[in-house]
Amino acid sequence: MSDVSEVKRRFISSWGEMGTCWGINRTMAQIHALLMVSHVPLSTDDIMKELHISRGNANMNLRDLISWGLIRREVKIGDRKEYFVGEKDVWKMFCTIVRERKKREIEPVIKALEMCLGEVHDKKTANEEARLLQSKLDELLEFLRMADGLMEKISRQESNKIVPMILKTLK
Amino acid sequence: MSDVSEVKRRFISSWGEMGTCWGINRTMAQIHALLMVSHVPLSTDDIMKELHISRGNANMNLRDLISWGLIRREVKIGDRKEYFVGEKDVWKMFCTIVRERKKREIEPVIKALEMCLGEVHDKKTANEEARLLQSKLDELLEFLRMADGLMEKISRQESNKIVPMILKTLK
DNA sequence: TGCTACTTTCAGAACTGATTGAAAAAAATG
DNA sequence: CATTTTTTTCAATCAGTTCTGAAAGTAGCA
Repeated sequence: MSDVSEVKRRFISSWGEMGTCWGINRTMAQIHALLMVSHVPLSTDDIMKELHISRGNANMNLRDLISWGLIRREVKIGDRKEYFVGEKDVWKMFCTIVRERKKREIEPVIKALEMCLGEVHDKKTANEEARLLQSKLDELLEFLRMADGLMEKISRQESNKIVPMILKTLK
Repeated sequence: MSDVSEVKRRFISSWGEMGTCWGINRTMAQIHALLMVSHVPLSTDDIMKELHISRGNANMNLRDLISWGLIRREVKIGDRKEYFVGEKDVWKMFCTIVRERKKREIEPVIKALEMCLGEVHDKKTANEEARLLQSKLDELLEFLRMADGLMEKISRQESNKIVPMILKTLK
C-alpha cells in the first residue's frame, strides 16, 4: 500500500524533473503527474498536502494546466470544493502538448522571422551582406513552417495509429 | 549597411527569446543565432562585443554549443585566436537538436519510468491501487518509447526529404 | 626560458522566475 | 443578507541560474 505511494512519489518526481528540462515549471509538471496517476479527482487541498506546496502555488499551476488543456475542473454535487482530473488518454495528452508548444514556441518565432525578412526586403541596399542574411532567414523560415505544419497535422490526428505508420515508412 | 545589422540584431534577439521558452539559456541561443547568420568565423572577442557579454559568459556558452554539436571551433593559420562557426545546414542543425533533446529529455524519463515499473512489479501486493498505477505507467512508457523511436529515425535521416513525405502521407 | 596572446575557471553579484501566505474577492448556504 | 467556505490575487521572499571580471592556466613564439 505505502509501497505503491512510494512508486507514485518517484514517478511524480521524475515527471517534475522532465518538466524542468522541457522549460515547464517543476510544480506544474508534478501536479500533472499526480493527476495522471490518480484515479479519483483531487481537490486543491489534496494536492497541497501531497506535494507540500502552498495554496497560491497550487492555484496558479492548476490554472496553467487548465489553460494548457491538460487537466479539467470537476464538481462533486453537495461539495463546494473544486476537484481536478487529468486527461486520461495519453495520446490526447500528447496532441495537446504538441499543439500548445507549437503555439507558444514555434509560431512566435515564425512571426518574428517574417518581420525580419520583411525588413530585409524593404532595404534597397542589395549588398552581399543583405543578400546572405536574407537567404539564411528564408531557409530558417521555410524550415520552421515545415515543422509547424508537421506538428499541426500530427496533433490533429487524434489517434495513435499515425506514428507507428510513420515509423514503418522510415527505413 | 547598418540597416542590415539592425535586422540581424532583431533576429538574434528573437532567437534568444525562443531559446528562453525552450528552456535554453538566452545567451546560448543568441550566440547560436549570431553564428548562424555570420558568413565568417567569429572570435570570442567578436562575440563579446556584438552581444555585450563578458568573456566568462561567452566562453561558457560557446563550450555548451560545441557540446550540443551546433557550432564548431575553427583555427586560422597564423592566428592564435580560436574562431567559431555555426552549422550551416539547417536540416543538420535540426537533426542535432532532436537527437540532443531526445538524449537529454526523453531517455532519462524512460529510464525512470522503467525503474518505477520494476518496483510496482516487485510488490506482490496486487491490489487495485497497484494495478491501476502499473497500467498507467505502462501506457506512458509505451508512448515515450514510440516518441523516442520517432525522434531517433527522423534525426538519422540526414535529409530534408522525409518530412515533406510524411506531410503528404498525413491527410 | 621568459614573454605575450589567448582561454578557462570561479567566487560573488545580479537577475529571473517560483513560491509563500495573508488578505481580498467570490461563491455557496441558510 | 450575514456567515462560512473556497478561490484568487499579489507583494514580499526565496531559490536557482546566469553573468561578470579578475585571476589562474595554457600554449605559441623568440
